[in-house]
Amino acid sequence: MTSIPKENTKQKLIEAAIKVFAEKGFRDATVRQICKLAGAANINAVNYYFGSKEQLYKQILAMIFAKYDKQVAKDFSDKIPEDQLAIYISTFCKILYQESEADTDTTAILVEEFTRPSPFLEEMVDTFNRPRVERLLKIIKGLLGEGATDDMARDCLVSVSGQLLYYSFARPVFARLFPNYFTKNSHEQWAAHVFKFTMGGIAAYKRELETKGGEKNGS
Amino acid sequence: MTSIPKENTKQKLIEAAIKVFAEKGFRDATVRQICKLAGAANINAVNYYFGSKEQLYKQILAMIFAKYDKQVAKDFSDKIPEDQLAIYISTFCKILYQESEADTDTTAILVEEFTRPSPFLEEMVDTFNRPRVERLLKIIKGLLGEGATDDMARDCLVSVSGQLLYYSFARPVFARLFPNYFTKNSHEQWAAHVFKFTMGGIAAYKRELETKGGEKNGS
DNA sequence: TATAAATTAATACAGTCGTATTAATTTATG
DNA sequence: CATAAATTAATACGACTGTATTAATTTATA
Repeated sequence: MTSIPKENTKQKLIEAAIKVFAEKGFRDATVRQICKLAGAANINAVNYYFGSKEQLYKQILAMIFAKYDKQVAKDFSDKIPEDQLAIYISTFCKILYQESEADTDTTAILVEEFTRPSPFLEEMVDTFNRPRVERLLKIIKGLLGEGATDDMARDCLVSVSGQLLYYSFARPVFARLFPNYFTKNSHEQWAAHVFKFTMGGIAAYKRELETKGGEKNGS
Repeated sequence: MTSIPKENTKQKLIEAAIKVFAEKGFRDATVRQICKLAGAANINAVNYYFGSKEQLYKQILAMIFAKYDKQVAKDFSDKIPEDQLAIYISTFCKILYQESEADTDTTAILVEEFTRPSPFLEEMVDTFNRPRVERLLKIIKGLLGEGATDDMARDCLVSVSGQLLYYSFARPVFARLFPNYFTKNSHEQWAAHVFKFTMGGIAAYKRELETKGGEKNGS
């Protein structure tokens, strides 16, 4: 009847592989599972279209990075630091927790890479994490104001990242502890909390810096 | 010469298994690796002493839970909430980040369970995580004071847990982003930061509660 | 010391894995 | 339509897995 798009099975294989890799991890995912989930495709399909299981995985990783980069690429350096932080957090939460199935799967793949990295970790960190970290670091330094040390800013950065990523990492535990935590769109609520909590944490440092500055003058 | 302790090989097998499970995860760890690392033990050693690879893993999980429970069992309900939080955080950081090799390995095994759980997850959460969560929740409620909602306390709890566990989860990424972050004993420094940051976050909520309360009276 | 039990060793087995190979079939192209 | 290319299908292969089996050896016990 209607002519099926040319790269149909290849696309189906990618989609199936994302699901299987997300559920089982790279090592436990089998090409047989992937091919089966992709439809009528044969066992040989992965090797035919991608050369090997590993090359398929690499390609998917690259796709995920590209997708995330695109979503976080927006420039907002004209805003004041406080707004920059709010945007950073809400964007991150939206990506991680808007609970579309595709996003959940790709996040799971990233989490797998974070906790039990493949040989691509170094490249991934340098091209994917580090730019984001540098940007967030700059924002936090701006919020801390004068007198803030690098260690201080880095500690606060870890606090922010930890809050943002915790649910992604501990999803199974979390799901049992707090069922239905993330219903639809409540990622905005979570982003609001992280922002408020973080601003409070940074404020604690600012208060300390001001006190210390006063003490230094006074003594 | 000297008689070797009776359960020597069994103990060696457990120690080796912890290392291998920590490095590879349950599924990718092989009994051959474990036996080899344990010394002269034969391939059959795991099945001889533990029945199966899975039973060995279960036994190790139980050991880890027992160890952690023992370390966090101290009662401090007589202290004021602020001190309780400080103790909770510092104890947790000490366990997770004092960087003894044994602790690093057992933590890695727990992280594996958190992110890609085995069938023991439910039991693990109920006996291991939930009591701790309940305790921390009570502390946070005490700190938030009157007017605090359950959602509020739960959000703050997630912020605390996220900060505490982030490094454990993303250790490989972290290690590349910030090499030598945790040198010896600096877990105390990290605990101090988490405490300060968290108190700041909670203070932000308290300020809001007070404002809201005022508004309510004023309107 | 003689005998039984515990442990270690060596090997085998069925299952699954990623991948390669070859043939059948569909699709594109002149 | 005829021919070439692309794709799908079916099967095979070597490597690795957890586990079982059987024999050799050490240790404990009477």
